[in-house]
Amino acid sequence: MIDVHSMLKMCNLKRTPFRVNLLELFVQTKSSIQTHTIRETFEGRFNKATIYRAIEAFEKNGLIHKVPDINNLLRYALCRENCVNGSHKHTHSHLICNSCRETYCIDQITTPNIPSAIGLKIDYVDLVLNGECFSCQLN
Amino acid sequence: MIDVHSMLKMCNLKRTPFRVNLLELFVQTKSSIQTHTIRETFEGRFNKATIYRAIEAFEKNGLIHKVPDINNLLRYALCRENCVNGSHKHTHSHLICNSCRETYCIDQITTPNIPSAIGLKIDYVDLVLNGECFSCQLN
DNA sequence: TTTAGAAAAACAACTGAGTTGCTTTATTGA
DNA sequence: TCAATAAAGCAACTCAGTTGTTTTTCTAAA
Repeated sequence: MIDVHSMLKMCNLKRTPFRVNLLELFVQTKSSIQTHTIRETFEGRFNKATIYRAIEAFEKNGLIHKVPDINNLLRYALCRENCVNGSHKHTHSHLICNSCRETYCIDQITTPNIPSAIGLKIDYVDLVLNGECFSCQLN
Repeated sequence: MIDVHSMLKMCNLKRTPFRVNLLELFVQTKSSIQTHTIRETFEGRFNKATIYRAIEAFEKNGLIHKVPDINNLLRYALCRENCVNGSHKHTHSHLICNSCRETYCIDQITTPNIPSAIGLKIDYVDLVLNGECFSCQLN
């Protein structure tokens, strides 16, 4: 696992205490994170404009990506090995659990390729599975 | 196809001009609708609190259901024959145009089958393409 | 057809997520 | 060490969506 300092350096982002902490939070979190949670974690110590701008910078540099959220709040997850670098396309899909309302990345299911013949300019594709997560199935 | 008057009556919702129009909009729209679009259609003629409360009433009565939206805006679709308990099975995908914010059905792309081997309980699948529509590409 | 009760519409004020412009501070590479 | 610049702080703002209250409209029963 690459360390957060190298990740920031690779993106030409400065190694500030806040950005190191924020990136570590993403690395440690297996599923996705709502902006709400990020603000709970850091607000008070850091300004919300700082928080949103850091998230924006991480996304722009391909460190994290947006994840759909049924409660229409911003939600992000770390880009891991299965995120294709460069083109910043995500080939995995997301499960929204209708019990716990969490969103999980499902690596086993890849999003379909959109044939360029259709002629649409596609920025990204989301395959959203609505169902029940493993943990909630057990309860 | 059941008419909107009967649909409202079945739910014990009053047949007001606005609610008839709103439900007709959902019936006529093949894919999902952003709240933004609903407001564009009706605001000026109807108050936004009225709009949001009607949407809420429709959802509560199982006429429509929320659809995830990567742009963290509320989005709904009509519950049709293949909707079980408010869930909606899509056999086609949607394009969300990030220029004009419209949603289009893309019939050429079918949603992939989710292998049951993965062991997830999936209610329905949404394939959401985020990009630019044909019309906006020309401008 | 009339009318009372209830549902829905209108209005206004509010909440809170996210944005923006600008100034100050901290990081980094030379 | 220091200049360039990225990032943090601050404050004011936008706008989607909510809420409380009053007024209007629908409907079902007399």
